[in-house]
Amino acid sequence: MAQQEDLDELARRRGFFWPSYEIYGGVGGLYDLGPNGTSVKNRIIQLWRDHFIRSSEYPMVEIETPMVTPYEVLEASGHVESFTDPLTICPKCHRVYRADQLAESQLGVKTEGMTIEQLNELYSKETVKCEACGTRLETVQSFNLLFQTWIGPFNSERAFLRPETAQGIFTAFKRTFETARRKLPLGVAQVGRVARNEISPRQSLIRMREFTIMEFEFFFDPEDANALPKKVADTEVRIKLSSGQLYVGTLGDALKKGYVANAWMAYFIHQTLGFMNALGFSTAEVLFLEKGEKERAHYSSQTFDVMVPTKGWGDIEVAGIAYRTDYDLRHHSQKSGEDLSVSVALPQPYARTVVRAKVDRAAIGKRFGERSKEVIDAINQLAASGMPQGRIVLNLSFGSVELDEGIVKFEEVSERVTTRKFYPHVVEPSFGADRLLYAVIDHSITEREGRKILSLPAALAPYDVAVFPLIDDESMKAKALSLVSMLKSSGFYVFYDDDGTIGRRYARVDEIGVPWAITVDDRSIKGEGVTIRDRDSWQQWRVADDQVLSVLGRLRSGEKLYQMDLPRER
RNA sequence: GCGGCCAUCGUCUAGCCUGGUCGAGGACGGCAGCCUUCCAAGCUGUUGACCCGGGUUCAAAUCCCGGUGGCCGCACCA
Repeated sequence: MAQQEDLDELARRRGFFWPSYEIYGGVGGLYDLGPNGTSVKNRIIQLWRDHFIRSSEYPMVEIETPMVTPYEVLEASGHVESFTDPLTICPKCHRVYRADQLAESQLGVKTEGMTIEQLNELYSKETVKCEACGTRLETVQSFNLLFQTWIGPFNSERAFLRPETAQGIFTAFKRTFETARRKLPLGVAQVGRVARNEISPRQSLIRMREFTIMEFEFFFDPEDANALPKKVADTEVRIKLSSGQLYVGTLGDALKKGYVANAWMAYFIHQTLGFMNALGFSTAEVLFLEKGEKERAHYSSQTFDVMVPTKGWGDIEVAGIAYRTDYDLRHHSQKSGEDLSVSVALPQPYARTVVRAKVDRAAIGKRFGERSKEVIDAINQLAASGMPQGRIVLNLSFGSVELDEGIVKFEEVSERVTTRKFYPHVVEPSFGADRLLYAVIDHSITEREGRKILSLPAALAPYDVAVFPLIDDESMKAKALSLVSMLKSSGFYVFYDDDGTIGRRYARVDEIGVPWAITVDDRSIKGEGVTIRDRDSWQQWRVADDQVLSVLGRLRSGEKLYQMDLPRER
C-alpha cells in the first residue's frame, strides 16, 4: 500500500507520529504523537468540544475519571466476561475456535462459567477435534483485551486500565446528575486515554493498544418522546443497514421506517455528520454502517459505525453511535447496591389503591426472633400482590407458617402517585481521536507539482499562519519578527522561518498544513504591506499592515482570500 | 496467535546471494556559509545508519539461531 507508506513517511518526517519506544525496538500498537501531530489532535479535540459540548442545544457537561478501574466495575459492565474469549488454535491448520463452545457442541457438556484451567483440563482429558482438519486440540488460552494491573502493594486488589471512558461516566452518574440538578436529558462527556490489549495491532494509528476516546453518554427518559427538530429530520444521510441495504435519504424518513432506533439516535447521527463535515469530510464521504446483532458490543441494542474513506486503508471506522439502553446503569445498580435510577414528576399525578399490611411487630418479634425480618418481608410481598383472602399462610425458608388474625391486618389505602422511577436510557457517540487524526491527514494529503500538500481545514492546522522574510535581510527580518510577536499576542499560532530560500520554506509549511503564509518583501519595508499566500492555490494577495489582523480573523472564520477584494500579487 | 515476505543515516536506498577491497556509498533532507527580491535553484563545507542478543569464522552489514518490530494473508477484535 504505497499511499499508506507515503502517509507514514510524511508523518515521521514532519513530526506527526511515529512508533513509540523506537530506541528499544518499538512496541506494537503504541505510537508517539510528534509536535505537529499533537497540535492537530488537540485541535480535533477542541473542535469536538466546541461542536458537541459548547454549542450543544441540550445540557452537556464534561468530566474526567481515572484510567485505573477496579475489577468489579468492569465485571458489572460485562467487560471482564465479554472481553475474554477462551480460544483454542488448531496446531495444524491454524483455525481458531471459541474453546468453550466447541467443547460444548462436541462433548455435550456444559462449559458455561468454566475457567481457562478447567477448560484446559477438559481438553487434555477429552478429545476435541478441529472441525476442519480433524487434528486434536489440546490447549486453551485466554484472550482478554483488558490490560490488567493492581492497586496498591502486595497485589491486593485487581484492576484494569479502562477499555472505554464510559464506565467512569456511569459510576459517577449519581453525582453528576445531582450537579446538573437532576434534569434529563443530560449529556456527560469525557475525553481520555483508554487501553485495549489488542491481539494483533496493525494499520498504523488505526488499531492501537492505547488511544484517546472522545465520547459522551447522553442520558434521556425513554418515555419522553421527543420530536425530531426539522433541521435534523431534513438532513440527508447515507446509512448502510445491517440487512445490507443502502439507504440514502433524510433522517426523518429513516426514523419513520424504523431504520434508526429512536429520535435521539437520529439526532446524534445528525450532529456527528456536522462534526465530520467540519473535519473536512463531505456528507457523501460519511457512511453510517449499522452493525448486525452478533457484531455489536454486549451492551448495545443498535450501533452505527461511522465510516470514512482513506487512501491507505479503505473505509475505516472513526466513531460509533451506540444505543446502550439502560444496560449500564441497571447493571451497576445491581452490582453496587446503589440505586442509580431517577425519578421524574408525573405531569398528571394519579391515585391508586394499594394494600398495606399493618403488622404487630412486637408479636412477630416474640414469635420469630431473628427470623422476623424474613417474615415481615414475606408479608409485604404478599400485600403487594393484592388483598389476601382467607387464612394467611407464608412459605418461608424454615417452613410454612400460618399467621393469626391479630398479628397482621391488611387494608386498602388510596395513594397518590406523583413520580415515575426508571433507569435513564443512553445514546453513546464515541469518537477515536487518533483515528480521526489519521483520517484527517489521509484525507488532506494532495500533491501539486510533485510536492506534498496537507490541505487541512484551517481550524485543524498545527499553525494558523507562517511568517517569512523574503530574503535574509536584516530589515525584512526585523519587520517579520515584529509581525510575529504582534500575531502571537493576538492569539495566533505562528510559524517563523528565515532559513534557505523562500520556495523551500513554502514547501515546508505546505507539508505540515499551514494554511497561510505571510511574506515580508522590499515593498513591505517601504510600508506597502505584506503578501499573504494561500496554501492550496499558491496565489498571493497584498495586505496593508493595519489590515493583517482583520484579514486573518476573517480567514479564520471561513472567508476566502479571493473573496476579499485584495490586490492580487501573483 | 499462525504462515509468507522484510529490517542499512531524518527519509529513500546501494552493498548481502559469492564474508575481507565498508574507515558502509549515493540521493534528498537537516545544519553552517556564500549567493539569492516569491515557490524544494546553484556552490562549498558539515551532520548522520548496518534493529537487538547469541553463534560460526582469523575476519560478519553480509552466513546460522533466537528475539523485537513492520508489511501482506488467515484468525481475532471494535
